[in-house]
Amino acid sequence: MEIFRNDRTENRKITIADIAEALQISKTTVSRAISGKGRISEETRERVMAYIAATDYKPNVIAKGLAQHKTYNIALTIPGDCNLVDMPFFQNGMQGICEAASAQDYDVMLVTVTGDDLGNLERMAANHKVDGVILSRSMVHDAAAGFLKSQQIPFVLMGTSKDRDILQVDNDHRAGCRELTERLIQSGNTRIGLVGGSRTYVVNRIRQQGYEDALRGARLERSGQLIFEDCDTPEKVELAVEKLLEAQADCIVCMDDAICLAVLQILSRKRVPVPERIQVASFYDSMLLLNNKPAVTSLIFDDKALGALTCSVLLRYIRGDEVKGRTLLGYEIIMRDSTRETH
Amino acid sequence: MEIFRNDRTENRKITIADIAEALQISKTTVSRAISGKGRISEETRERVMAYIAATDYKPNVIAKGLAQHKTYNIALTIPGDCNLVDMPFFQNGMQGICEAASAQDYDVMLVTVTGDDLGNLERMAANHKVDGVILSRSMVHDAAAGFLKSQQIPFVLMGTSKDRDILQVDNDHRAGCRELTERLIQSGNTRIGLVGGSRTYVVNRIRQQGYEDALRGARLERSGQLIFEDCDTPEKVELAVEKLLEAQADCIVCMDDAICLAVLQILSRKRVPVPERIQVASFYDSMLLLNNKPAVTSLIFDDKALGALTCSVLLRYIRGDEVKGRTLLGYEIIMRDSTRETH
DNA sequence: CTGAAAGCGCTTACAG
DNA sequence: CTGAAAGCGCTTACAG
Repeated sequence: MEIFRNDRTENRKITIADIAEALQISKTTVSRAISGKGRISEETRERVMAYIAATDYKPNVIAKGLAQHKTYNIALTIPGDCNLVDMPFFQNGMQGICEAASAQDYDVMLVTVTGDDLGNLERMAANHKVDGVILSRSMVHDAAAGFLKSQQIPFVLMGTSKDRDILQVDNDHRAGCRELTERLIQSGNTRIGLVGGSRTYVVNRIRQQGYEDALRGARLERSGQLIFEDCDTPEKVELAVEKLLEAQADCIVCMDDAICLAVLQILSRKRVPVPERIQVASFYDSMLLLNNKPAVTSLIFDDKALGALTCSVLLRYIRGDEVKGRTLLGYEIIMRDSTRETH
Repeated sequence: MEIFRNDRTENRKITIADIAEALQISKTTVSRAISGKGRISEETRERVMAYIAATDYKPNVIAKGLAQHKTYNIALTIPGDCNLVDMPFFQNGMQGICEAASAQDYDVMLVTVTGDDLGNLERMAANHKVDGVILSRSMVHDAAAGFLKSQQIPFVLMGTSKDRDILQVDNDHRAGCRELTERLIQSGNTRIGLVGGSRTYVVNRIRQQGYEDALRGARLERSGQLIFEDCDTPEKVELAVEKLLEAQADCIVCMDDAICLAVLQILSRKRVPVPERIQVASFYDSMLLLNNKPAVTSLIFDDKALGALTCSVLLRYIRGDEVKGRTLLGYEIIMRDSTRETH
C-alpha cells in the first residue's frame, strides 16, 4: 500500500516587492503599472510589464481583494435534492456562470442548500468570502432570498420569482410554452392535454400559464379533463395519461422531459402509436429524450447563455451599475416526428 | 421597467481590533482566544467568547488565510462536455465534496475544463486562490493531472487512473461488476452479453475488467460475439442488441444506465420481453432507470460518500498528513425484476 | 510621474 | 498569561 505525504516545500511565489526591488522602483509604482490606475510613465510601465512577463508573475488576488474590500468570488447555490430533469439545467447554467465569471476575473464557489437549511449559505456570508450570490431556480417559498436581503448581500435569481424586488433572469418559459401550444393548435389539434409537474416549482406554474395563454388566444376551453397538475410520481402520470386517452385528447404536452419520457413509456406499453393515435410534445428538452423514437417536438432553451447572463447581471450590480429588474431570454421550438400530422 | 442599483452602504463589519478595544486587551489576545493557540487564561478567553457571541462576530477568513498562507478553498474541476449519465455522478459527488469541505471550514470553487483547455485551471492556480484541487472522473489522458503535478499543487482524483503516483479515490467498479456478473451466472445464465460505453473513459475499462473477471472465474469463454465496446451512439447500441439476440444471449449487461435505457427501448420496440426472453442488468444505477418497468437489476454506488471521502483525503493531504494512494469504496447490488428467473 | 506610509484583518515569533 | 511589533501581498490617499 503506497502512502502519500505532502512535503510542502516552501515554493515561495514572487511578489510585488520582489519586482520593485529588482527594478529599483517602489511597490506603489509596480502596483500602478499593473492596475493601470494613476499616472505612470509609459517607460516604467513597460519595464514592469516586461519583467512580469519574463518572470511569469501573477498578482495574489486574495491580497488584492483584502486591500480593496472585495473577494472576487461569487457563490452559486445548488439544491441538495435535485431531480434528474433539473440536472442538465444546473450543469449548463453552472458552465455559463463559470465562464462569465472568469472573464471578469471572478471565481464561483459552491454552496449547497437543502430544503430550508441555510447553514452553508450563512457560513459563506459570515466568512466574508463572496461579493454576491446566484440563487438557482427554486421553490415557491424561498428562504434563501429572505436571508440574503436581510444581510444586504447582492444576489440574483437564475429563475423567476413573483417577488418583484428581487433581481431575476430567466428563460421566457411563458412565451415559449404559449407559442409551442399555438403551433400545435395551428396544426389542427383541438384537444391538447397537459401533464404538469409539481406546482411547488414556479417554473411549472409559468409553463402552465403559457399553455393557457394559447388556449385562450384560440378560444379553446380550458378543460379540467385535459389539465393534470402535480404529476410528480409515475402513478400520477399514468393516471393522467389514461384519463387523457379516455377524454379523446389528440395531443399531450408534457411540462418537462422526465414527464415526457414517462408518458412515452406508458403509451408504448399500452401500444398507443405516437403520433398516429396521439401526438406528444415537451416543454423542455434535455438529453433525456435525445434518442427517443419518434423524435419529440420540444422547446429548447440555452441554459448556458442563461447562466452567463445571470452572472454578468450580478457582477454589474455588484459593481454598482444599473441593471434591469427582470431579464428574459429567448427560446427555440423544434417540431419533430412526435407531432407530425398523419391525416 | 424597474431598474436596480446597489447603493453599497459601507456596512462595516466588526473586526478583531474592535473586540480588543472594547475589552481593553490586545488583538493578539483576542486572536489567541479565538484560535485556541497559545496560552491564555480561561477567564479572558471566556470574556472574549462572550463578546463574540453577543456581537455575532465572525472572523474574516480571507485575512486569516493571507496571514497563514492558506486560502481555505479547494477547486473542483467540472467537465465542459458532460453527458447525461455522468450528471448524477457529478451532482452527488459535488454535494458530498461541499459537505466535507464546509465541515472543515473550507469552500469549494468551480473550475470548468473543456477537453484539453486548461485555461481556467491555470488561471485559478495563478491567482493563488486554492490550496488544492479535486479532479473528477475523466478521460484516459489527463492533461490536468500533468499540469497540477508540474505546479506542485496538491490534488486528488475522484475516479481511477492507472498512473499510480496520483492520489485517487473511487467506487470499486471492478469488484462490483464482477460480483453482479457472478450473480447473473449463478442464477443460470451462461451467455451474458456486454454493451459497453466509450473506452476513452477509464471507468468503462474497469467495468469491463470486472465483467471479464467473473467470466474467467466461472470458466466461461470470453466471446467476441457477446462483448460490444464503444457503443456511444444509439446506432451502435442497436447493432449490439441485434447481434446479441442473434447470438442467443440470455442476458445483457449494460455498462451504464443510459446504455441500458437505450437497450430497453430497443427491446421494447422489437417486442422482446424482459426478462422472459432476455434478462437485462446495468452496471450503474442513476435516476434514469428509476421508473422503468420492469425494475432493472443494478449496481448502486454512493457518489455523495465518494465525494465526501475524496474531499477529506485532499484536505488531509494538504494538511501534511499521510494518506493512502488509492482508496476504494463499496457498492450494493440490487436484484430486480429485469433479471428474474422465469423458468 | 513617483514614493513613503498607512491600511485591509488577521497571525505569530519574540519578549516580558 | 499577555502585548508590541512585524508581517501576509496588495492598494490608495497624500505629498512631492
